[in-house]
Amino acid sequence: MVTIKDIAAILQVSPSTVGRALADDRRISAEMKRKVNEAATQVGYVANQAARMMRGVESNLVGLIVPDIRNSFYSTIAHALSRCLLSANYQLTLCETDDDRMLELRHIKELTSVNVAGIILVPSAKPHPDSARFLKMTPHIQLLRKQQLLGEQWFGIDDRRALYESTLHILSEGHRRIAYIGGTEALPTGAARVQGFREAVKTSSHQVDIHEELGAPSSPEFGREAVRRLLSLKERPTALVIGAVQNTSGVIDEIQDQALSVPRDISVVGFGDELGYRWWGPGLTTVQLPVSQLATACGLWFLHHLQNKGDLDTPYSFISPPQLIIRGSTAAPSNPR
Amino acid sequence: MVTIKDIAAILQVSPSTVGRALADDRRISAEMKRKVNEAATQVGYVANQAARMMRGVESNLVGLIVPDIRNSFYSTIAHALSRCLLSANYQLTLCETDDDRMLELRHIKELTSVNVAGIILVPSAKPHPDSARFLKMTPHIQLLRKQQLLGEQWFGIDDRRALYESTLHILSEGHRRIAYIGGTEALPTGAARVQGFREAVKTSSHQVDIHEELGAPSSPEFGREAVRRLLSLKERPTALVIGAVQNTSGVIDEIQDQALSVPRDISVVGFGDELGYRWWGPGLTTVQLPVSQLATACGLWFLHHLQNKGDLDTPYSFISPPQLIIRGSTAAPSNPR
DNA sequence: TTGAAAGCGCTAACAC
DNA sequence: GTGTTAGCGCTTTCAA
Repeated sequence: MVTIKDIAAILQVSPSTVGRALADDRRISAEMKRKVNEAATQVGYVANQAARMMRGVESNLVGLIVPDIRNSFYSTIAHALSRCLLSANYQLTLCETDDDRMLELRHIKELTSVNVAGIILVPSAKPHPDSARFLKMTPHIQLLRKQQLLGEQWFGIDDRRALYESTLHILSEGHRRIAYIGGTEALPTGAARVQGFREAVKTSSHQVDIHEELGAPSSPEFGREAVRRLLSLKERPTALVIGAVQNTSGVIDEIQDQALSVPRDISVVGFGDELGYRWWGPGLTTVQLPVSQLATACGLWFLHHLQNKGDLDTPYSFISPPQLIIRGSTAAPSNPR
Repeated sequence: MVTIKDIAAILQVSPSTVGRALADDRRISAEMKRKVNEAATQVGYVANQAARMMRGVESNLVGLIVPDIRNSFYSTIAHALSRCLLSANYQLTLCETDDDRMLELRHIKELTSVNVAGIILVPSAKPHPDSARFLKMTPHIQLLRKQQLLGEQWFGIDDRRALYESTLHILSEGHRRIAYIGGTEALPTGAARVQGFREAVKTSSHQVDIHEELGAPSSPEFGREAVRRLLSLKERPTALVIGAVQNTSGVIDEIQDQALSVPRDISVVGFGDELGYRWWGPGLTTVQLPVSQLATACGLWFLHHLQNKGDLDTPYSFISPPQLIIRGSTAAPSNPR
């Protein structure tokens, strides 16, 4: 490993001169800076961050904790954040929790241990109390999901409104037997979404039959099973409203496998917007969430506070509105009551 | 920040005793260890990795460099690797290059600077010579793409064979006017894939018309344009063979927009296997690449070498075979010559 | 079984 | 404008 001492030895100057030259200190002559920089690139010098940090210089690592990076929500977030952080010379450290609170705690400890400048996290369903304790030691902000326990700052999406709007759309098409397939109410997002669904239904002046399939954890498999259960009812729902990304692919696969015609036999509103939704049958009507914008906004805000030592404790929520994308999978029911 | 000194002060022992107790040194009495551990959790002590590293202890960070995490190839890789590394207590640091060699170099320097234990990378098209120089200082291994310049160890996929097989499939269906839409030959993967395409064509005993659309960089937009160009030919190809993931969605979107009937008007073989490919029209026939397995194998191998100080210099290639998934988008041409 | 002390590479306060 | 020196938190000799 090449250190500033080595460079100092080569140029016959003191280590501090080299250090200052590399830090572009204004007390160092241009000539010396030139020589030092030349020698540094010559021998392939790379500053030792560990040593810097021991001197109190802040780390340029930011931890990102998400459930599963393969989920396009989270890879979009990771991408947007890494772009955003890069511009300020920060690196992203990726941690996956698989929605496991112990794993989450382990990652938080680990990140604290490497002195990350901050942590951006999508918290798990029921975080460990110790996670909150360790997070107190590090600037952090929550994304998408919000757990009171972990802090007061949050960038999220209006989940209630997302489902409110997709349900309203279905109602406006004339459906009166509607099923909701979503995640558990234990997750704040899950709770907000069913709530949105229920509220929308309440606004209807007609009598509306509803079925709720709330699964934990959300998964394609749960989506499939929910569809099977719903189709076996005497009175089948004429429309399906989905309230979790992970459920969506299972639901639409099952509908395809059962050879139902969409939207004739059944209308479907998806959640999230994966690449392939537009290819499915007549195109899946869905609520699109502005995840990329959200992550960028979050990254900028976070950076701003890291750099200005601003406090990330005062409660603040940034709520971003969803957008309904209407494709071919929703229409009026073929035989309304 | 809580240090071992603080714990030492609380327990009225020396810092070294605390350090040893935490390291589970066998010379420390069980009683003392118990007290130290209790005090440590009590006050929320977290070891300072920076300080450890200064003493020569290896970092537990592994750098992952990929072009774009939103690409499902790379998010799959990131997921598989992070699982794999987690079991050995390593963390993943994510870097996106956007296929930009300067960005790649910057990331490599940065990673060297934080003393990562190693680097796993999907190299860019034409890496900067300095990247090679800095990589020499750190254990590293290449994934998917292989650049001689950057090192000798590589875990990849048999790209030549992937295209060889998809082309063979198309030929066996009876097509004689075939177009290839893929990436530039400047990338090793791109080159191998066209080569596979050409070799397959050569095996045919019939006369086969081919068109090659090689784009750089690959993108949905390029895919769309390529399709438009191909469809405007007097003699339209009856089959399309795709040789790049990024092109695939553009190609199939354009075919859908042009309202072509697949496979009647044209047959299509895709590349990679995104979630939505099975929803597109009659289902997209495609070559599936075992990316997850590949990444896991790579992670295991890498860990093994990190932990055993094994050398990662001796040339070694691990090549994984692709698999053709036949769905509905390929059939015999409706009006063969 | 425990303590004292050196030193990793760097920065910054203090000299000159 | 440049050199000297102390010290960040930890591990690891060497001493006791």
